[in-house]
Amino acid sequence: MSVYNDTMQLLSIGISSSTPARDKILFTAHDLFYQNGIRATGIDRLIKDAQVSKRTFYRYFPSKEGLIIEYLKLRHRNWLAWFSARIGHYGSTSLAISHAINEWFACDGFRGCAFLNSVGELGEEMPAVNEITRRHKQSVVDLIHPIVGCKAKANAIGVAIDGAILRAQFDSTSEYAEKAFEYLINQFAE
Amino acid sequence: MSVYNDTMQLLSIGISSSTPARDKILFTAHDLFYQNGIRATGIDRLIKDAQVSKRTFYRYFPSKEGLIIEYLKLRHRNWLAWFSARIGHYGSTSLAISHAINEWFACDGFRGCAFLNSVGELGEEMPAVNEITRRHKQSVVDLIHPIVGCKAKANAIGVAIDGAILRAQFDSTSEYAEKAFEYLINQFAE
DNA sequence: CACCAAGTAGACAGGTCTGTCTACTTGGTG
DNA sequence: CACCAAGTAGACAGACCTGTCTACTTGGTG
Repeated sequence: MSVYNDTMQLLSIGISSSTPARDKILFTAHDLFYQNGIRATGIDRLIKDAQVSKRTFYRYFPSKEGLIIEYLKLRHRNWLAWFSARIGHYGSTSLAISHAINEWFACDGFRGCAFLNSVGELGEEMPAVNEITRRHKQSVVDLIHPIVGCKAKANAIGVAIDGAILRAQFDSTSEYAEKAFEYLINQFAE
Repeated sequence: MSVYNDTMQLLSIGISSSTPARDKILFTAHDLFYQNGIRATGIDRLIKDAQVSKRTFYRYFPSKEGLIIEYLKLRHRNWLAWFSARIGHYGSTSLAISHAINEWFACDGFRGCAFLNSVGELGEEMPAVNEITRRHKQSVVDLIHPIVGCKAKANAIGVAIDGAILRAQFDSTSEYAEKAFEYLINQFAE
């Protein structure tokens, strides 16, 4: 079973009784944390969905905080691999970036950026979350840098992407976010 | 006592024993919700800081959820008045928008956008939060529309502002966010 | 003075949370 | 068969959460 799939589906689709316990926990945590929020997801709910006992959970993870870190690391690898693949699919141009994020916004279960959400929830009491988020966003900028050519431009587009993600998240439709981002991208493609 | 002040200080500076109980609660809630997060702020902590009894709290607010709504409404009036005043102060140009948000980022206690943070924390279980956020962001776009001249441009800059806010929030410094946003704004000021 | 609205303190119910622990089961291997 | 690692179920502690309630105080007004 691959860590992600092309349609950015939820990960736990594919969990079975033969899946190693640690993976069952981590994949289930990914879905619940992303979908319902980290604070809103209790350990009891998590182990019930993952079909493991509480004992097993604490065998593989030192605490909920430890699980959160592993969740974000998984999400990082997962999302970046998907995003990179989709940009390549659309031709690795400025417009390809726009197409890739639009495709993401339209995915079932889209609920914004896992990292930005976790910053809002935990940034104050878990500085590691901010640090991981910085590294994740730097990876995004590194990915689009060779496409847009210039570092300052890549930084600016990185910021614009985050704005568009948030907009798509609190709007009921992604239309507004898509148009605004396309307008922004076109400004740079002179 | 005005609802906001020019340096966007925390509101409860100014609370005294003569402040009406409802205001003490609301202003204290504003500070705690914004600074520590909504979920992380319990009623017990709130009433202790506001120096009111639990009975008094429930006399003025039907529930914590009711208080959250009032908090966001206060924040909306408060922040928009401040932002509008600062843009005017800087000359009501595209660059003035940039100066105003930079000033905000540098304020003591800056912890991102109250609305975007609440969307991440509560958007799923309190749809009213998303609705209030949409209205708030629309007001921002309405404010900058006459400055930048064109609706599509105002929408795009609105999205970029949100991206910059998030960036300034999870970075330890606002430098990156400021530069990226200035770069974006300059693209539009041909 | 008598009254009442609005405040105080804080116990309590009923629920949730994380994390620890005991006791049992099960499947694979020497 | 004996053993052990890894799993299960779930009780429990201790803390925290929201919201209700009783009992008391205090300041202003008819």
